[in-house]
Order: sequence, then C-alpha cells, then structure tokens
Amino acid sequence: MSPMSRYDPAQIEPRWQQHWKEQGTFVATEDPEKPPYYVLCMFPYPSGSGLHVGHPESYTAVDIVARQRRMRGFNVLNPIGFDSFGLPAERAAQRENRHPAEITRERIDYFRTQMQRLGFSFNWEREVSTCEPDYYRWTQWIFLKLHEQGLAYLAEVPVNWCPAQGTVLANEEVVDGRYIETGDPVERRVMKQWMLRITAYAQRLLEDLEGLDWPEGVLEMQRQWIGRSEGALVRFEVEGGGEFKVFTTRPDTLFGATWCVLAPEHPLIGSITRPEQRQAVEAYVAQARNKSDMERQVAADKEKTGVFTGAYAVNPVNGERIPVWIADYVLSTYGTGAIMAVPAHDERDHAFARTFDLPIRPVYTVEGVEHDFSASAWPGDGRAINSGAFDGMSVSEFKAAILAWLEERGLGERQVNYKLRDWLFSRQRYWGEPFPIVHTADGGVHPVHPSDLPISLPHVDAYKPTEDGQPPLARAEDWLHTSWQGQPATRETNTMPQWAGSCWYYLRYMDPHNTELPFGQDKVAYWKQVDLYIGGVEHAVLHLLYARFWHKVLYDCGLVPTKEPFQKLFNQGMILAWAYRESGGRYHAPDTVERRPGQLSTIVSAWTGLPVETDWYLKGAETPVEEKLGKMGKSLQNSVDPLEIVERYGADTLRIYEMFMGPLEQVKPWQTSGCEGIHRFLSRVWRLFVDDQTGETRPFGTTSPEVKKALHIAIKEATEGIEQLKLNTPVAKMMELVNACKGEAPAREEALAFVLILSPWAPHLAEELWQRFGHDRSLSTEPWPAWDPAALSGDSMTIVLQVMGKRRGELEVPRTASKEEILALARQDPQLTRFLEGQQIKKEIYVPGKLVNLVVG
RNA sequence: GCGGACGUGGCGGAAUUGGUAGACGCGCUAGAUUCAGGAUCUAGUGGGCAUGCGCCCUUGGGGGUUCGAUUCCCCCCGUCCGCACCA
Repeated sequence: MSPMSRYDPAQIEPRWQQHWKEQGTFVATEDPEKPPYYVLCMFPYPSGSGLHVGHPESYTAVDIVARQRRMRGFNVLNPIGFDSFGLPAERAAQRENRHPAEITRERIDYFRTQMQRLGFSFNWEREVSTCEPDYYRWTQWIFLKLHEQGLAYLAEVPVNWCPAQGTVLANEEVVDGRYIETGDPVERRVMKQWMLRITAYAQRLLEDLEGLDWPEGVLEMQRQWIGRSEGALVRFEVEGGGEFKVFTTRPDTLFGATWCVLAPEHPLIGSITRPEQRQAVEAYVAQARNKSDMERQVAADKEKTGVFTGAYAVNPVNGERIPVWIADYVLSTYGTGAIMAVPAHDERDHAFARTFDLPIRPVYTVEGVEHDFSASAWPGDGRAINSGAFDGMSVSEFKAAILAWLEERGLGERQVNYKLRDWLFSRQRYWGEPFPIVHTADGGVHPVHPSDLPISLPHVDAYKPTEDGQPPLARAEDWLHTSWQGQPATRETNTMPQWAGSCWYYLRYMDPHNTELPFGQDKVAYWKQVDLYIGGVEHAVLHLLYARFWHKVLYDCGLVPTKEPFQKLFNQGMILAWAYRESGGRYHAPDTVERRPGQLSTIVSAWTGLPVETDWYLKGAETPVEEKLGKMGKSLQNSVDPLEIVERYGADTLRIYEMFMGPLEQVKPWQTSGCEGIHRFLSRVWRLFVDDQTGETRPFGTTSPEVKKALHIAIKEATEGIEQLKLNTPVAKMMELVNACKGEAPAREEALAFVLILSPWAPHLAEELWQRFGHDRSLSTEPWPAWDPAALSGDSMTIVLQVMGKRRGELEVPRTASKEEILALARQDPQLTRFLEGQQIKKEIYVPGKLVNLVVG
C-alpha cells in the first residue's frame, strides 16, 4: 500500500473494487440457511451516449439496501443486465453500416465500465443481455407457452403505423398521434399482426393490485389503464332489418335515449344507410378514416361532427322510434362501437344535441334543484321521471331494476367492459426476437418445436424493408425458407417488441446460465419474487403491466410460485439539470456560462417567445442566456457523466450526493457544486481516523456523551431510513456525528459502529477504514449495528419554555425531573418573569420531555 | 375537464399521532493558515428594528379550529406528472 495522507478516492476505490471482484464478495448463491432478499433496479437500455448521473440514482438506492440487508443476515440477490434489443441500435446500424449486435456489445461494455467504477454490489456473474441468443431463446420459449395457451394470435387489425420508423407501434407507445420515443407521427393502417390476449387477464391484473406495496399513483394509473366499468349490453333493432348492441353504464337512462350513434367503422353502416343519405354517410366515413389519431383527439375539444343515416332504431324500453347517426366521437375500439345517446345526462351527447338540434329528454329530477337541461347535462343522482313504472327510483335502484327487466325479456344483459385492449406484439424490424413460428403454403401457422430454439437472427444485407415492403428478415432468403413436417414453409418475418425481453428478465436473473429451461424450479422456489423493485415512473403502465401479464401466464403454467412479480415498487424521481440557452435558440453547457448577480438583461426566451429577465451570461462574453431546468440529454447540452464526477470527487462522493440531494422519489436538479460538501464530509471522516501528515492510522480516543448520542441517532436514522427508502437524512445525521467529534477520533467501539453504518453509502472508504482498524475481512457481512434507546438522549433534557405559545426561553433539567418540578422551575424562570408580571397563569401545559407553555390572561 | 403529487431562506432540502421552523449541505461574507489553490480551519448567514440583553414578522395567499398550526379544516392562487370523447 502506497503511503497516502490525504483522502484520495482515486487510490482507495479501484483497489476495493478489485478486491470485491477477486474475492467474489457479492456473489449470490442459493443458501437455504439464509433468508433470501431480492432487490432489483430496472435494467438500462444501453444507449449510445452512456450513463449520465441520473442513472446511478436508483442503482445507489438499491445498492444501499442490498449492502445493509447482507449485514442483517439476508442472502441478497442484486442483479444487473441490459435491455438490449430495440430501435436506437438498429438505426445506428443503418447509419454506420455495422451489425447492431456489434454496436450493442460496445455500448454495453462502456455502460459496464461506468457502472463498475461506481462500486455497486451487483451480481455481475448473473448479468444478462436480452439480445443474446442464450437469453432470447427463452423469450421465444415463453412465447410458445403463450401460443399454447391460446394467448397469441394473428389478426387483421387497425394498427398504429409509424412511417418514420417503418414499423407498427402498440397503443401504449402512441401519445397524441406520435411515437412517444421520437415524436414521429403515426397513422392508422389495417395489417395482419401478432396480438397477445392480455384482455383475458384484465380482471386479474386489476384485482391483484390489491396487496401490492406500490405507490398509490402507479396503482391508480394501472387501474385507469385497465379501465373496468360495469353496465349493460342493450339490443336495438333497426327498422327494416338489422340490429346492433350498445354498451352503457347507465341503463337507467334508457328512457332518455333520443338517438343512437355508430362509430364510423361500424360494420352495420353499409346495410342500414338509406339511399338518400348514402352520399353524405360515405363522405363522412371516408373523412373519419383519413383523420389521424391526433386530429381526432384535437377535435375532442371542438364541435362534434356527425351525419344521419336515414335509419331508425327502436328503443327496447318504450318502443320509441329514434334516429341512428354516425359520429367519430364514438370509438370503434371500445364497447360495441355503438352507443345510445342520452343528452340530458351525458355531457358528450348533450354537446352533440346542441350541434344538431336533437331532442333532450330528462329522466331524472333533483329535489330543490332547478336544472336547465338546455344548457348542460345532469350526470348525477336524482329521482327518475319519464320512465314509466320506474319513476321515483334513484340511480342505483333504477339500474338494478332495469337490468333485471332487460334480462327477463332478453333485450339486454349485464356486461363488464375494459378499456384495456389486446397487445399488438409484432414489429417490422430487424433488431428484436424472431417469432418461433413458420407459415406453410396452405395458410397454416405453426409453432416451432421448443428443441429447435433459438430461432437466431439471420444476417441480412441491409437493415431495412425489402423492395416489396416485407420486414428486414425477409431479406435473409436462406433463413426464410425452411420446412415444416416435410412441407415447404417460410419463417415469420416480424420480430417482437422491445418490451418482450423485459417481461421476464427478473426471473432469468434467478438462474441465468440454465441451458435446459428459462429458469429452474428450485431457483424460483428459493428466490420467489422481487422483494423491492426500483425504477422510473415512466414504466408505471407499459412495462409493469406487460411483465405482470407474463408472470400470471407463467403462474398458470405452474412455472412460478407467486401471482405477482414485484411485491414492493418504488419510483425514484428524475434527476434534472439546468440548461442554458441563447435567445437565438443555441444551447450552452453549464460550465461555459456564469451568473452575474445584479447584472440583469432582458431577452426573448427561445422556449416561450416571451421576454424574460436573466443574470446568466456566456463566460467571457456579454451574451445573456436563459436558465431552465430540463431532462438531461444531448439536446439540452446538460448531461453530466458520472465518470467525470468520480474523477473529481470519487464514487463514494457521487453516491452520497445522489442520495443527499433530497427524497428519493422527488424530481431534483443536479448541481455539481453540491458534491463539494460531500467530499468535505468524507475528507473529515478520513482525517478523523488517519493522520493527514503521515498517512498513519490515528489511535482511537474516547467517546464524549455528545458523540455517543449523535452516533446512536445516526444508527437509528440509517436503520429506519433504509427501511423506508429515506436515504437523505441519514447522511445529515452522520455529518452531525462527525461535526460532534470536533476532529477527535472516538473510542474503538463507536468508530467501528460509525464505519459500519457509513458503509452502504460510502463502501470504499468504509472498507478502507475497516481494514486500517485491523480487520482482514470485508465488512460486507459484519452485523448491522443496533442503537441503544438510552443513548439517544443524555442524562438531561432541554425543555422549551413558552408563554402564550411563544418561545421565551429554555430549561435544562435532569431526565428524572417530574412534571411538577419542571412547572415550578418554569414559573420562576427569569427568562419568563417579565411576561408573567401582573398576569395570572390560567393554564399550564406540559409536553413530556419537550416543552412547557404557560397561558396567562 | 378528471386523477395524483406538491408549494418552507439566494439554492437543494430538514422538521408532520399539532409542540424550539429553517437540521444538514451548497452558495455567500469576514478572519486564520498557505508561495499559491476548485486545499484546510474558525465565525457569521430567513427578513426587519435595535445592533447591549432583546423585540416584531416569516413555511404560496386568505380565513378557521387550538394554549400552540409547515403539520388539521374551508376558500383562492400557482407548479409538476398521468389520463383525456372509454358511453
């Protein structure tokens, strides 16, 4: 060991990283003697730009939990891997004319280098990468299970086609008519695609949310996405032949239905439209078809559009003849694609009635409320009117009664509907899992035998569609043509979406090198499920819903023992960074600008187009720039590379700063200068135990009562903080402890306890000190210290003295002092006398161990 | 529009079965040490008046409950996130 006087993480950290690697300190084995604990951070997509300082936030939090659980005697699984199929690598492959596998491996290597320099106690021996054949072989295997269960099917469906990406996208990937990743516009097309029947699991996906320790917001988002609603399916006959069904959650308003509306895609339109309306209807349907999703959604705020078919339907409850319209405010993909319109009690129908001057008939009144039905709908409860024998009922009474009435007469039935739709599972891309499916000339669709897996990705001459529009895999002629039971056959040329690999990676980590199965039953029986899953809230719906779905299918196949994959979920808040932009729009990196307090300029904001005041300027120039907080990335020129921080301050400083910034779940701005304080803190810790002149380990001292108290407070805060993932305040308590030491090392016992509680946050420094204290083994399995409740408060306590609720002084009394003694002292305390003079004490309040409040008057 | 989270010094944040508001840190100011330092140490740092002890104000704004409110209740303002014609 070279002599080192000052705290020098560049010397300490690589050595301990090497030590952990060589000793296999964090290798996880299935030890039946120890309770298992499975922590997991959402694995990264290895992008071309490497990690930025936002990534280590969740890794650090997970690592702190993992390290502390090991010290508490748990057998910890803390794996890591890479979500490595996907579009960005394929686009890079097109640009650079290289194989995406090669590009991906390089990127993974860089990610791994970055991550390993941060000292995480990952199970690197279990690393997986979803694009490797020994991984995707089992993704294909699970697909075969889904297929076998009837949950994967081919269908001719309207899809979200993204011309810029040359592929279809799932509904979940499209927001406002654009691809969420790139913002490219999306249009509708009808294509034959692989679908997964996630809707078959809708009810269970909803029900099993109960009992999960997840953030309320995520549970709510999942519930809304599944979108269960109870109602009725009601049959309407069309005059002159034909019938359609509508779904309604308000069958109790059937008597108020004054027309019906079919979605423009409804199959009945052709047959019921009257000749005199045909031209108008066809024009409307064509126009609706050509509208993009975005245009349709924008139109939601505008005036409703629609066209009358000329046909009439019969209201089953009263035999009334009501017109049938077509309008694009009715969605073809929800319910039956047809509705009954009750303008008096539904806002949307009311808006339509106003536009086309259709009749509005109330079927509820509210006592004491004079509602103007020509102005707005009344969606609430009331007393039924205009509804024959049902008059006088409340909404819930009426619903029950009318459902029974409809079912008795065969006019309708109870129905539960979900917003959730089946999952579009095909992509027309190269860089994804090939489907283990072949097609024969007779139209047969056949799963390949599991022993033939993996169906490997073939080499192709270009990562783009064929001349006739087939997906890239169709370019691999040799691969494409195969046989099935003696017949010539062609392979499926679609690939799976990026979500596929991440649907089950947490299971593969349990048994990553199994060549017979995706994971062994003994392994999954031991680890069971993920105890704690930490990741970004951006996966609240898509990834978590898909993974839960696959997990339930595997559960039904008897392959996993639990119904749910992730028992506790925690969302870390995104780390943002300040971005600086000239009025003209150019961005500047944070280290090229400076603040000049008092020197204000007014510029036109490139973001809003409005004038703003700023005191930020380009360094060495008079160019003012506007400051704004944003997501880290290339576009805002505000990314910070963790390695840059490691070089300057060390990995321990980076780790602690990421935690110290604020509550884990909160969005917070990165400030590199904040690392200074952490680095100072760690230097102080170093100097407490190491002579910074000689580099020698200093002898232990004695522990003062204040230090002892501060230590036990810190142990308590660290222990409870890790339990609740409040990882910022323990750092503050450890700083207070070090401040309390006033540069003097405490006694051995307290020094050891301090280093142990520091170790999850600053593992390198802690190991170094631990070794200097004379240990020859890593501290990673040393028992976690316990706090002594008696040490939390000293022999005396501080009582705050208040008069009329205002703080007027304080009192130091022995712990043993009684309420009477304390009150007596308070009454004659010199700090209070001038507030008590001439006043009578009306009330005395004593909060044990905390304060006295004297009420006078 | 609906749902969720939130609003505390120049900045990040701490403190909620109601009990010392501003812990801890950044930044800033002054001083010490140093050839020098993005080094280290000491002191100060919410605002105002006094600058002696002290007093008043202050947790987005307004009201309420209470001996006492950042914490509980009502109204308003603002920010962020998710969903958005789902019948």
